Amino acid sequence: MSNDTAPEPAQQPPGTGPTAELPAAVQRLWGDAAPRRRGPKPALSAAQIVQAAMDLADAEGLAAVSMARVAEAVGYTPMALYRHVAGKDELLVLMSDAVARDLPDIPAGTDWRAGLEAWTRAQIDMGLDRPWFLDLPLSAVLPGPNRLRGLDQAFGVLRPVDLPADEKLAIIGLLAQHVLGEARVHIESHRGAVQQVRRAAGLPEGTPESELDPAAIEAADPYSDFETVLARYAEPTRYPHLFEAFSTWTGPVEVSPVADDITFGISVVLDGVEAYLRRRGAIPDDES
Amino acid sequence: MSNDTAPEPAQQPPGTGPTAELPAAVQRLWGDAAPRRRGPKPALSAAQIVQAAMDLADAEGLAAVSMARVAEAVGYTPMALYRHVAGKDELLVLMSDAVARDLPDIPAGTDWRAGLEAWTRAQIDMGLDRPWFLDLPLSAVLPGPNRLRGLDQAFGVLRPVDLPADEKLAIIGLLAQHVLGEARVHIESHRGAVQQVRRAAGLPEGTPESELDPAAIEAADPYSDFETVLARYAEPTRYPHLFEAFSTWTGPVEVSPVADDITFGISVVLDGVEAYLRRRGAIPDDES
DNA sequence: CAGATACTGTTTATCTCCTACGCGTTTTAG
DNA sequence: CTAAAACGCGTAGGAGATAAACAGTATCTG
Repeated sequence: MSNDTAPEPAQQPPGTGPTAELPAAVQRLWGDAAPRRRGPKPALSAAQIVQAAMDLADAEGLAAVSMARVAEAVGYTPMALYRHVAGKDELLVLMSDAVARDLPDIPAGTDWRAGLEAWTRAQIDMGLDRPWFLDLPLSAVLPGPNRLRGLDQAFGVLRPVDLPADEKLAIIGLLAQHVLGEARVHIESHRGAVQQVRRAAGLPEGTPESELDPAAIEAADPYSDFETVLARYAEPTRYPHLFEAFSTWTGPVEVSPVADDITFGISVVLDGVEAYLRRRGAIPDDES
Repeated sequence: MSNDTAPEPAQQPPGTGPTAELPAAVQRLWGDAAPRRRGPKPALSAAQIVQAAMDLADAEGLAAVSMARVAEAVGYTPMALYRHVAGKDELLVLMSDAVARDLPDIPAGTDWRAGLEAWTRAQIDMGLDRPWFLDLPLSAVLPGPNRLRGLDQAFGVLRPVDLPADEKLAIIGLLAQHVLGEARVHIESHRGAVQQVRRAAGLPEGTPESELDPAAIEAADPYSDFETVLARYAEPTRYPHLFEAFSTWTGPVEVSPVADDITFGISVVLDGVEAYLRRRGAIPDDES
């Protein structure tokens, strides 16, 4: 790796050994860049671009985030963005880390289980606040400064638990994964409900959610398609257990031990974690 | 396939009864179509198109599935596909259901826990066999005949468990969600490893995995980027717990209670489910 | 201080997608 | 036999990402 023809932002500080190993996006994430020397002062900045992209995504969804529209939003030509961001993929990576900027703190000294629950909820809320985050490919989620804060919090919560780091990491990884999936499913179901209301109201596909009746969305039956399919197409002989189970089904029960999917999921997973911790002797046996 | 050639879009005149409620893609999924009447015999069929699309995705990933390339694969022009499939979105829906075609059966009479574990593994393997499935948007996963089979299996496993259908559904939903996320994470990590090996071997970005050394991929450290970031960028004051936890970290432990992420995840979640079932009195207390 | 140089945003152009629309052809119901 | 319906295709438009070459500007070097 010598300084040959590299018209690219391959900003290698002198004598760069290990820097090259990391994906460029991660370096950008940590603001690792050569100090500027010559040339006009940049009028545009990566931060500005990321902000505009996030505003766009908040307002119109991830699909609305195109280089052209982001450029328009910041008032430059599309190609100007490429001076500050390697490409669209990198922009998505930056957005993905920025989402985790405003994670709420978890009070020190919180009990491990309450702490993990708070952490879990915070992560889910993050996703529900910014649904477009859930549409990002997993490859866009890299260890940036903000995401690492989330990880640090989790380790903070598990501090009193007596377990080696790799086991804690496995637990946190499981929770992180769970949280992402739960939020994805929840949002998808929400989108389905919105669609349903739109169809019922005879409104066109693109109608923004803001013009719909929130109560109607809330009331939409998430199992409607499922039930219709079961009734209209599915043959009992091919799906015997399904029919047996639903022979008495009357829609989701109002007063159910399963409060809502998110709460249910968290409690089940944390029960599993608790069982693991007990088995490993990582927490006192008498804990409630 | 008791159904004869089922080609056309459901030609529902405006005042249609219940059929109109369902998304068109679901109807296509179940082969609900008007019987053919006049016109040339179709040379092409939806099944053919879906098969070609799946072969393409298997070989080159979801990104390679474009209408043009699928058309090329079946030997027709791009626009010919639109006679059999409403658009690309619908094609993805059809693919998503087709993936679940070859689910292995779960022997009747299997213990609930062993059964759920088998079910869970089968679902994960499905994803790992066809990673492109994990790249599909959730909106492409609709209740088709094959997917419903998976659901039926799950209810079959839970048959001996004494619980109302809605609670069973919550459990299955949780597992389904977990399974999807686990497979996604696993594949993403695999892709990262492949990338790492490619970079190490100095091969270009597009090099297919088949040309790489499987052993090297297996040996790649999934935490490499993470460790590098921690060492190079992260300040201990900002991530105190992380640094504390990893002060003694020496990479993932070989012999760990955490066998591998997938096994660990399944066992923790099933422990949680077991706790729930116990609490609800749905299984005998003495069960191991 | 005068290039030389590196860096900025822009212009232009290419390549790839998805798909609306309309044509000619083939089949079969009436 | 005839006309409606269904099939596959050609054209073309719009949107998207981004490579390449360009012109202006700030800074460094001699």
